[in-house]
Amino acid sequence: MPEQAPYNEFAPEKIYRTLYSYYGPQGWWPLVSYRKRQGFNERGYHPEIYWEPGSASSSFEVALGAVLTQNTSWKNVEAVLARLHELDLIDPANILSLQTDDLALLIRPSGYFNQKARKLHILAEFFLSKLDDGKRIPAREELLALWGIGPETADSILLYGFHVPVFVVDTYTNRLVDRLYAKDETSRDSLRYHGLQELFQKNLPESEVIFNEFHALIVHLAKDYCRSKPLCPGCPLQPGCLTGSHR
DNA sequence: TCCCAGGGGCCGA
DNA sequence: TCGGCCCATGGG
Repeated sequence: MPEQAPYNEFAPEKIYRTLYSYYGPQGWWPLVSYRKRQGFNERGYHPEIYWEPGSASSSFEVALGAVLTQNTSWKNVEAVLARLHELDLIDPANILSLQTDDLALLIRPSGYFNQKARKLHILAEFFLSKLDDGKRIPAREELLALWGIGPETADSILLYGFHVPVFVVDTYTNRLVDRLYAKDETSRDSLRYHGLQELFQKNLPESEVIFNEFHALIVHLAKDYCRSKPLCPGCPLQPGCLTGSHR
């Protein structure tokens, strides 16, 4: 693993504390915490009814959400999840009872619906046959072996669905690290998914709660400030970020 | 009209 | 290994 100079002062705990005090808890999953903050959301999605901590259906629901949100805004995914709940489809066997074309129509608002319908079928088959309907925690390699599950989706399922302390790396994590520590954004290829994941995991307490919140906080920051075109004024990571200091 | 969203698979070089 | 392309709806 390359030891790049710009990362010598990598201080994820400081970033985490700053973002947490700025935004507060994100409560992505389990959904019950989301409900406690906001109750019913505008789309009528009421997670309390469906979320039972540690239940097979909640792990499967997280997995469904993780696939549906691939390159897709969460609002679209929420609407689809609500629809699946109404039809009692947060259930591997029930998903498998549908034809791929029919499932695709149901999840259409989440985009990439043909691909995702196929992915959900593969996922449902996996939960049912290999995980004893979600009662066993999968190995990371098992998830990665499934068509449609890449590193980010696999880690999201493990962290948010099965409470395994793994740090989820995404585009925003890469962008943030680049802008905080690299001299310019052309050096971003220095670390790939696993390198960046190790970097965070080695420099943070092995805590499911921190990994859960941190990933969500980075996404929040990326929406508000650390966009592809950065909006540095007001960013909680200013001063100190290399990007804002020379713009 | 263009850009982006809580990515991943595939293929050619 | 990598870069480019494809998948596709919905909102700003």
